[in-house]
Amino acid sequence: MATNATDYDPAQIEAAWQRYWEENKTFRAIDPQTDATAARRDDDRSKYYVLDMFPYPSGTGLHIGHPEGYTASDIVARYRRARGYNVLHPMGWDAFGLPAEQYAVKTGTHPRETTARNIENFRSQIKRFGFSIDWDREINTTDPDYFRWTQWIFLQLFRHGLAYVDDRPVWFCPALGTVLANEEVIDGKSEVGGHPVERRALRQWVLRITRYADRLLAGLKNVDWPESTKTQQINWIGRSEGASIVFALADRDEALDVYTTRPDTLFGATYMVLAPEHPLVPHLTKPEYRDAVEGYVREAAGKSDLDRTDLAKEKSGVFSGSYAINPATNEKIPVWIADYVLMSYGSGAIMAVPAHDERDYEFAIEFGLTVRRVIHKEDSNGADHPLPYTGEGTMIHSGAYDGIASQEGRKRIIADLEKRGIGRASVNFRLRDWLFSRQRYWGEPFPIVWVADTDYERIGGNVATGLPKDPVCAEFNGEKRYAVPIPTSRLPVELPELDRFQPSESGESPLANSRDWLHVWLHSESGETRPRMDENRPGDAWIAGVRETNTMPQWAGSCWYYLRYCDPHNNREVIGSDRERYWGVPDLYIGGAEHAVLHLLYARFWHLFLHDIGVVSTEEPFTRLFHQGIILGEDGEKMSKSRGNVVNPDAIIEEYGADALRMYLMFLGPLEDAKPWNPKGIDGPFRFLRRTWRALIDKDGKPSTKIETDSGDDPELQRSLHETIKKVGEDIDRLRFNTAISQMMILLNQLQKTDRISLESAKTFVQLLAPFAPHIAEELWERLGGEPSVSDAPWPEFDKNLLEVREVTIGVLVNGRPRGELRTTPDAPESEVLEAARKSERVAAHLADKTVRKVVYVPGKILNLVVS
RNA sequence: GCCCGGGUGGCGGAAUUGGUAGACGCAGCGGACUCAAAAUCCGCCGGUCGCGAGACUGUGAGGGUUCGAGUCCCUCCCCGGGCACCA
Repeated sequence: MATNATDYDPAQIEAAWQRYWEENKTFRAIDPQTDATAARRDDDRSKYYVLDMFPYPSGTGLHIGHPEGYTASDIVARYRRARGYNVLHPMGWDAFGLPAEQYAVKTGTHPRETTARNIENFRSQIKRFGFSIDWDREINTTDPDYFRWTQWIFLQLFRHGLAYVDDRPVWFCPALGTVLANEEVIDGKSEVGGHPVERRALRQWVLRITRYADRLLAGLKNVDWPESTKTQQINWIGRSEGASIVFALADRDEALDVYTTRPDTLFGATYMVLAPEHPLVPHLTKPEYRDAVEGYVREAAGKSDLDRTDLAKEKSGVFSGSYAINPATNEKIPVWIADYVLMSYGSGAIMAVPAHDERDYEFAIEFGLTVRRVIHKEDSNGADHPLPYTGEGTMIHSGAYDGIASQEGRKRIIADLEKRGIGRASVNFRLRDWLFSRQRYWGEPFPIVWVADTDYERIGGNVATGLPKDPVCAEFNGEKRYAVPIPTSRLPVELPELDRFQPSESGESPLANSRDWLHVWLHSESGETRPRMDENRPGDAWIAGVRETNTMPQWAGSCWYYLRYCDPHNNREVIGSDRERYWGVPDLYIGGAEHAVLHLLYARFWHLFLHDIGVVSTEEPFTRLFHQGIILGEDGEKMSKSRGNVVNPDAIIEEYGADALRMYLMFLGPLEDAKPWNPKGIDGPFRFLRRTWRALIDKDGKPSTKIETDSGDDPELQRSLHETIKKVGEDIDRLRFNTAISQMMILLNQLQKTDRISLESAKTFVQLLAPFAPHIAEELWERLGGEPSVSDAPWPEFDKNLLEVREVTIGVLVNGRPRGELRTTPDAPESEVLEAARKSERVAAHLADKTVRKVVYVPGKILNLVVS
């Protein structure tokens, strides 16, 4: 409720209104069908769901970049509420993650404690901004009531054959005794301590996102996203069209399958290359080359993908001793092993066409292999284009295909190979399956128990309903084990309590150290588990199992959190279908561009899957996406502790108030741009708010005597007001807050100059300001006689008639140069304007002893006289 | 190397998509108020020339299209982001 401040006092006002909103639950989102109150059940407003990317609650507290996006979404939320929408604007915590775990390793503090403390801090910092968040829907990915459903979704993926296990190389640091993430490894050393690291193959869970590659690509056509983000995803998915071609080996039965985008260059394939991991490498290697090949393969296995793709490195490889037959030329061509070919793309083998591929060319030069030009193209001097030439051209040295354009040749060669049964058109994706496990403590445990094969066969009942068609199995110390799901009714599988959070010596997650938790008896029908360490087999139906020790990556919880806000306390389902149908997906999603690919792609994948199994009714989770740009330090550099250019939001609020900070964050420039923080700049918005106060409130704290109830404004002010109503509304829709604020500043400048303002106009102005600076707006609104909250008052409509311009200033130009202005009507006829222009001395001077050759008149804009 | 963005006053940025470039704000300068300072209010504020009216010039560089280009086309330079042996 209104304070008794006599001058603008943000500290007092903001605290009072934040208390009011909290006590009155002003920003509660109503769930129409399911609310306990009859009146709310019948709420027939349209919904509007505005979502921010939820933060990771770090120990360092809120960064100035966080509230930038949050303020933008809050303005939209408050605006939509005023426009009569039932708005859902929630907040939560993406709280699993490495920092809390690393802190635990160092200090022994449980990550749960650290996380709780950080969330507490983040929440209170965020609350100081006065965002219109429905705090009753707050979620936390580390809450068992939340991750229970993350595990549930994983089990659905598992059951549908979209989760499997594979040995994948990871970074392991023997000195630290731990697995490291890619970004923790710098130049082959651990970032912490600088110890050497090595590649180790560990059992990993992988999700078959590649099965959705086509749909993930197609779906991008239907979303309103920044073009650059769509492009990034398109490139990441990397669809390419080409051909699979079979090359017979020279003296043996086996054949090599290759993928190429340029079947038209088949006649130029003068050698072949296999990835070092290719399964045929051992078979193909002739005895006299064995040592060299094995050495090379071993070396390649020790390198990371990063090492192998390092462009600075020269091409390396070894000859296998074997030959293949080029199906076009019937020539014998050598088969090489080289790590510039990746096992994970296509078939892990290529036909090398050095004349028309830069990588093959470099390799051929390095090892003295044949280079044969098969595509003809002249360069700008009419000479043969230098090799390698990777563009299109005319086929040459290609037998019957000579003279055909390369694009056409591709089709013909594919068709001809297909007739011979040794080739077909094929599509490949750059996208890889998603490595979904981490050797960590602070993540969602996998609800999986590993059992022996004989036990797997005995499984029935409850447990069997969750099994995939093809069993998921892996080897543990040489024994084959099968993955069995914990029944969804027994979720969540919680993390064991630990004293030490160090990873296990084997490079497994710290969970492997928790022996009680790890070894279980599993009831083969009900899926119940009991500790196995100090208990004998409880009965025939019980089988011995070992829990999965990996945990899920941080992406897991953020893949579906936007659904949970719609139904945060549902303990029966991920999301109730009524709620799902009503709220659907966010109408606007705001967050940083750094998540352009991973989070946004993973979430789309899960959403599509949830659609396929009937959990959600839509195919895309984020129909409209917007990235806020980062805020740079005063020096124009990225903010960082080491540069000492970090801006602390708390300190700014202390000095200027949350409203001024919100205004300034939005006034800085276009939301999507990166923009430097100018510490003096906030004075502008702050002064604007104080001037607003003083324009409407007198020194005694009462409404200004300039404000009159019974008289209207002068027409000029009226027009400005309605222009502002129009512009602010449109700009909010377009997320152009900087120009909306400029317009309000222009209006205030006029307001200050007049000596009479109608109460109606004053209140309208306060309403326009409310989404941006809600605290001062509430205060002014109530003092002007409005009923709180201002956010419940319907958004003002502009009057089109008032906007109609009766008189305009047009520019008069001679030969395109401005030579004065003219007041006229927007629809004045050319003759009239021309006559008026000629009368102007200045124009006349420029027309003297010249002939007017042409007159260009754009009504309401310009009059241009072309003379000579 | 490839793919996206983007270069406008001292600074952050406007410019209804081809129609008077520099709105709004910061900083600066001048003035009013004040014993004084702060705060506040008023005015000026791209560059060059001019006492002035005004003239010339100006949106990264160069060329082009147009009556008219910050905006469209071509070439180049610089900055930011993403991808990076994907055959």
